[in-house]
Amino acid sequence: MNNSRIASIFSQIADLLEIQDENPFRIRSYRRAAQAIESCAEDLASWALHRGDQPLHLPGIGSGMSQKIREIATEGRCREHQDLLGRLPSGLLDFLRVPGLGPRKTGLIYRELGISTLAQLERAAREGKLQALPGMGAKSESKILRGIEDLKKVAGRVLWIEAEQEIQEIRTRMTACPEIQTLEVAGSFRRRRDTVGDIDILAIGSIAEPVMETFCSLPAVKEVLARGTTRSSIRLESGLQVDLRLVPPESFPAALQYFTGSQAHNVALRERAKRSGYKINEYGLFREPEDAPCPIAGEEDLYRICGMDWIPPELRENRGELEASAAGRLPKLVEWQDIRGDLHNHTRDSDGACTMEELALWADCRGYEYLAITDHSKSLTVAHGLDERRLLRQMEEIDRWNARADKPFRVRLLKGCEVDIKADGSLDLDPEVLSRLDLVIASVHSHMSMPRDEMTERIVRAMSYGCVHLLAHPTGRILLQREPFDLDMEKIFGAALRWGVALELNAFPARLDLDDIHCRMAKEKGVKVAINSDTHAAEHFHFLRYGVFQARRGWLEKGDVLNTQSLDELRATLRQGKRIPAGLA
DNA sequence: GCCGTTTTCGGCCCGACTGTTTTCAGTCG
Repeated sequence: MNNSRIASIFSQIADLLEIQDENPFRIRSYRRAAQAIESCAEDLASWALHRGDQPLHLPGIGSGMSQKIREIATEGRCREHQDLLGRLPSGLLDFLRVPGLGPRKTGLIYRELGISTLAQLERAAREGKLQALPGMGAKSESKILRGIEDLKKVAGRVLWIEAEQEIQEIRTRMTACPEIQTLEVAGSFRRRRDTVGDIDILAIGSIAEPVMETFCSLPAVKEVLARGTTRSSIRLESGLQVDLRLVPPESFPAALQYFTGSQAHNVALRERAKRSGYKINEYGLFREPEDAPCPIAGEEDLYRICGMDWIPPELRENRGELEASAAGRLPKLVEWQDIRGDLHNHTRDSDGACTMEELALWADCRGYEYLAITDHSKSLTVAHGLDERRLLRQMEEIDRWNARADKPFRVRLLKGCEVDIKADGSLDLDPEVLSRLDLVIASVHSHMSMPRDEMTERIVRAMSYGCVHLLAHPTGRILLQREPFDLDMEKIFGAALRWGVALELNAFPARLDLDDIHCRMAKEKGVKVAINSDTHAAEHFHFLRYGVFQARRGWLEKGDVLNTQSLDELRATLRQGKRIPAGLA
């Protein structure tokens, strides 16, 4: 039972209570709790099992919520949730995913028509039964029908990189509109979340009509969802929703802050502002009670007046950044320029598309000091993985390149390998051969649905081999496709610390594994993180940028990231980590 | 249900747009 699963139960309780028209503040408590649990760096299942009698110092989690977390962690369920599910069909939760359909109307439809599945809802809408209900008309009904259609097609969120592609197109066309002075993308995209649910665009413009007209008639528009003078919403052919807000110049800083979110961050910020006698909304900062506007030139002013330093968007998740900022203790986040080399790359020898020389030339273009060649090992036959003999030959080739005075590149090549962790936790290649490498990456590519204890034990065992330096894509997740392994991350971090193993933040846009929460956990435990592109083709090199975004979301600073080290420092770190414990060599 | 430089009781962020409404509720972000 990982934190996300526990959080989703709390969210469901909130949804179910809301459908029942319960006390809105009680509902908000559950939502806050879900958010706190989702963002929590501690594995709550472990807490419940081992230290459940100690209080959880999480904002919004009191004794009642703690009790429920314990219940869920130990029994896999909690009574409150079960009781609610006993009273209401779980299918009603799907209704909330239909745009335009919220908890009140869901409750109304259920009570009046006895409907509780999307299929029944669709039928009722087609038969015109919904518009008979109070507050619902023909328009609501057809909107619900369209919403159900979209739900069937649209998965919902998209990868950050996919949103970026849509945004480039939109930006080009919108900035061609002469009435627009400034255009900025806010929302989860600006916060660099790994996936994006919709795109929020903010513009300064003189006259609304032509701006909204340009926006609502973009070539990629499938449907205009709303059109006003300050806000319009469209759905693109791809299914992605895009919102545009038009604001006057003087409101831009406040609007940028407001629409960047996250919602939890904003709520907490506004509560703070209120305590200091201010009101914040998307139009600006106002001194209470007379509602006098305070001029602000940028987001910095907004935060400063509330007694804080400017908070980088990546941190705005209400995970302690407001407190850290107020105390002047925000981290100095790692930047792309801090990266000195890439430690995970594949050549044609396994499943890469480039030769070693081509990779090296690309690494030079990026100004890297070092580049590790880390092809797959033999059991990954689909990737034409290397056995000991081929690996030794590749090592000789790297030595020859590094020794050549007339080589066409400057970057230092490191001898490495991405060795498979077999089902029993042993390594796919002879540890003796591996120990001759500069860098050994271990990773799981098979038997991915093991039970939690078994998978944890397997990976811990692999890390305990003295020759392993780095655990690649530790949780195995593929965003929007494959769930992470069921792992006890506390134990993984413990083993990493004990055996001197760094954890990878794999920067492939669909992986971004470790995620932000786990990056922060690594930092707190003192485990180094390596941000790697996992390059299989030249165009993958720049993926490292997405890894840096994620690292920043995980509060990582330069010193927390292994490959910000110079070559000499890196070599020392890799050697230092490898004090092979007696009896295991 | 949580929480406390106003509080252990009484608060709990704020505004735009839509649709079905003659003044507002619901939804959304």
